[in-house]
Amino acid sequence: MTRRTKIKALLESEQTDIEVLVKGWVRTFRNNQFIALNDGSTNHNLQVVVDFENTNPAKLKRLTTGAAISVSGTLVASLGKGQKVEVKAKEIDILGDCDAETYPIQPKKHSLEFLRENAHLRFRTNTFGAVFRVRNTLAYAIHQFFQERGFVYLHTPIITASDAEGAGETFHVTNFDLNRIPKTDDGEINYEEDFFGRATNLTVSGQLEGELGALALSDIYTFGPTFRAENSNTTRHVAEFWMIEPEMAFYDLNDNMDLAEALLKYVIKYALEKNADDIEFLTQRLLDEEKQKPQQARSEMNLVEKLNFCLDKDFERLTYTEAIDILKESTPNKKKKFQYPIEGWGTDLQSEHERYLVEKHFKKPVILTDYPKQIKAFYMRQNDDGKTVRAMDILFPGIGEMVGGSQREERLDKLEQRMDEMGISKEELWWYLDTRRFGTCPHAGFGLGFERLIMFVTGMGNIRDVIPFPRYPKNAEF
RNA sequence: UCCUGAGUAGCUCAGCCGGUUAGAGCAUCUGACUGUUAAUCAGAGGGUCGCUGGUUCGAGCCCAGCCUCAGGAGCCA
Repeated sequence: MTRRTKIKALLESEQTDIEVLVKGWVRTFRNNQFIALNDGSTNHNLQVVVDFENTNPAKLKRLTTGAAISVSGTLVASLGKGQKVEVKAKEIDILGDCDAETYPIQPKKHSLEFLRENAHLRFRTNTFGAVFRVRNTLAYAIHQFFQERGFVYLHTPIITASDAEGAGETFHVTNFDLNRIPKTDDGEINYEEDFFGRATNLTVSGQLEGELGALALSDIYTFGPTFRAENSNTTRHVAEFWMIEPEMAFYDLNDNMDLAEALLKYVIKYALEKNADDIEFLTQRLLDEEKQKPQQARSEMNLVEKLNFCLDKDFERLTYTEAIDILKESTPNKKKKFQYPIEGWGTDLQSEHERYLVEKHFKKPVILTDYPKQIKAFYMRQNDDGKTVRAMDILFPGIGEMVGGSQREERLDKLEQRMDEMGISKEELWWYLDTRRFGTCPHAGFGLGFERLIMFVTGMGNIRDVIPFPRYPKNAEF
């Protein structure tokens, strides 16, 4: 009894003329003779050669696209071109039939929109097979990066009572019978009767809890799901996404930037090595897509080149103020090409401005620092100028903000003053303020959007295509 | 949420100025072929034109509302 071998291993096998057992799903069945078999272990298919003259015709009929089969036979050097090895089948078992009339995935090019509606089956396509293998590699690489550096993987809560950060709309978590919500005498919802005895929601960030860990364990990171109830309908937003949030004691903003840049380069390099085939396929896919576009709309670099370029170059670091100066002097601003002209110092940059800086001016990832305090969160460390905070955003071509972070305000008086100014309750965040009361120290951290990272590495243009089952307004299918 | 565009066969799309029986490629089915590479060749079947209402002798096409999708914007990761 031979053990099952995965297709990836067979295609890399040095040996031939050995007995093998393979299992997988039929991609196509050509010429009544050749099965292209895929089991998800690699982007490449294994060719199985059927002795059709000595096989029951009824069984041949069942070798349809999508059917699950088991094949025992001999791995031999291929007689045909296009593959090194193939399996000469001795016996084929149909494990699961697949009705060709009703199976949605056909051996042809499907639109990403169609496959999104069939997200339960899209793993079976070359594109999504590649995307989700890359996703897996990136997740692993992130853990490896932090583990190599002695970071502690910390699980911050999914259900939380704090939304003090103001990082957007939250999903409420409740046990109430929604048809009979308990009210207080003055008609307000009585959360005291709810499961936790107070209003709770799904986390929008693990940062505040992460800081608590860092101020004892030194270096921690979180890697988990995050939820935002924003009514966002874009290629860069989903309601449920995964975020990596490291938090480091005794780091200043420069250390923070160094770490973020090192992390991004590490995981991109890791994926390029580990998933070379998949990224090569995705590169080709994008090239084919670009052939539809006019010459000038095509990108200068292909996907692999873009990733390597990113590894070779230092990210451009500049302050918000410097960025504003560049934008003010820029051709599109002078020619009034920006929908939002650069008025002056103090307002947040629009997408078009970020795109200009990253895609036109510097043509590489850009780290912007020291933003005006009024457009940033309360916990960011205030600079001596009284106007700016030690924030940093890492902007990527085609993606926008990939990382957002800052050095944290460790001085209790400064922090409390800022909370008062911004109307944030010091009573609710008593535990956060305690870290500043007892052994406070400089520290910093950032949040990395995992899906946005995957978008960059795979070249996929829509965030809904890099998470298995995307959640977005009006959609929670599967 | 706002702006723009789209919704026609299983999929991708064409459908003229409102006019007779709504088309193509791929997929599927039937047959042929048998070292193919999204195989090829011949033939066949397949439609609530997103939904509701309106204008008209007549609506896939015009109008209104709604739904869904895509791209862009805002919010952000």
